[in-house]
Amino acid sequence: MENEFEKVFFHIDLDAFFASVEQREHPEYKGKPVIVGGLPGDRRAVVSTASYEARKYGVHSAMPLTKAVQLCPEGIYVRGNYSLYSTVSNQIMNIFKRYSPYVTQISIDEAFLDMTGTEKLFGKKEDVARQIKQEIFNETRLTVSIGISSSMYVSKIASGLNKPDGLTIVNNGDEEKFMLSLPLNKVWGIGDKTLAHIKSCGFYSTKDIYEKSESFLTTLFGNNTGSFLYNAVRGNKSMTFNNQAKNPSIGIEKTFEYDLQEKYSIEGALFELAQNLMWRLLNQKVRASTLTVKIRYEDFETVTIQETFESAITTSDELYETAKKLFYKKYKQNHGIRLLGLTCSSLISSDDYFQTDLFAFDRSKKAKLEKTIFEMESKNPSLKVVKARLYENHKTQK
DNA sequence: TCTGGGGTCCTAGGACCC
DNA sequence: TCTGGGGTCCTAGGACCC
Repeated sequence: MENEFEKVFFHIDLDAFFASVEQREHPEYKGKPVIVGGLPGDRRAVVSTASYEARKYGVHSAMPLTKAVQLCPEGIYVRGNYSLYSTVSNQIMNIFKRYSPYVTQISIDEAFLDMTGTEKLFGKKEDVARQIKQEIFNETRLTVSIGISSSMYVSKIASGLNKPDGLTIVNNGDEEKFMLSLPLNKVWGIGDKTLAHIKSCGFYSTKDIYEKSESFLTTLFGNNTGSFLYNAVRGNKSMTFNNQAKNPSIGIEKTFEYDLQEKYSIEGALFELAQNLMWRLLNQKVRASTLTVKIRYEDFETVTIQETFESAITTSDELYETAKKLFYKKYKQNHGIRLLGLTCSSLISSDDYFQTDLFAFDRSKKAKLEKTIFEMESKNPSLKVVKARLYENHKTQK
């Protein structure tokens, strides 16, 4: 007899999402190796998603594109259409909402559905899972993989085991057995570094970890990682996924095809990043009082510098000037720059901001003007020319 | 093979306060 | 002379995930 309070979580993951959307949009790509992330010749691109056909060549996510081209010269390479992926993602998230009021999206291509107590309404777990798959396929021509268990953490791992178009159910009570059957590299949350550390301590399987006490593990790996490992190998039901960040951030970064060497091009890049980032802040109706500047040098050494201000940054000029100031505090001259990034945090909604900051009135007008300009620009891209010319003037004044 | 871009969270050390 | 203990906030760096 089934416990009325048994928790049921579905984790649903789209299969090779970006590549599958490309195959759907271009029927001639069907059955062929499709690689999303860049075109052959892009010097510093990496693979974002490889279709299952491409994976047979050994191509996978995060692989440098140059390597992918070597492994799979006959592949179909595309840079990707991210606004389309985002639209399709929303469409699928809306299908999920027909089945549960508790949908937790954790990235563009995956979500948890809390299906606790829905059996009377929709039927057995397995049947409803198949129905969701069918509905998604009918409406989007895409396939998903589903993992089901009473633990979010276990469901998340289960959905990845029988891809593509998979369905993996771990019955209530079998979570521990399931975790103990997995190799260490399938344990979500153990990356390369932690895996190497774990192995260097003589643990080669989830069972090796399972046999140790929590205090032993925390002594060896620190409080956090130790407790995590202890609970993970037990498929602990209290391990949840939460999509509300404590200090959310919005950032933008760019790796340059060729390292930047000159002040002129560095400042130009910072200017453009500031423009684009402010556009995103305005769009999301937030202001930020913390700014982080990230610099990655030609040798891949990466440094950041961050400052929190008493009042929020309101315009892209302010963002640019602030970014430049932080940048020069850290910058090592005569080192080529491979990447620059700007990240805003300590976000507050712009409504709150303009209500609480007594000095904001004047800047509020400026910010609103800027938002109007951004909106005009996005409707009419040729207006960007004006901004470019503004920047040319800006540079010659220096 | 020479390593994207978007995020989140953790840790360690220093500053500062009582 | 040779240096408390606890709490909190901030910063820089790093691990991890998709």
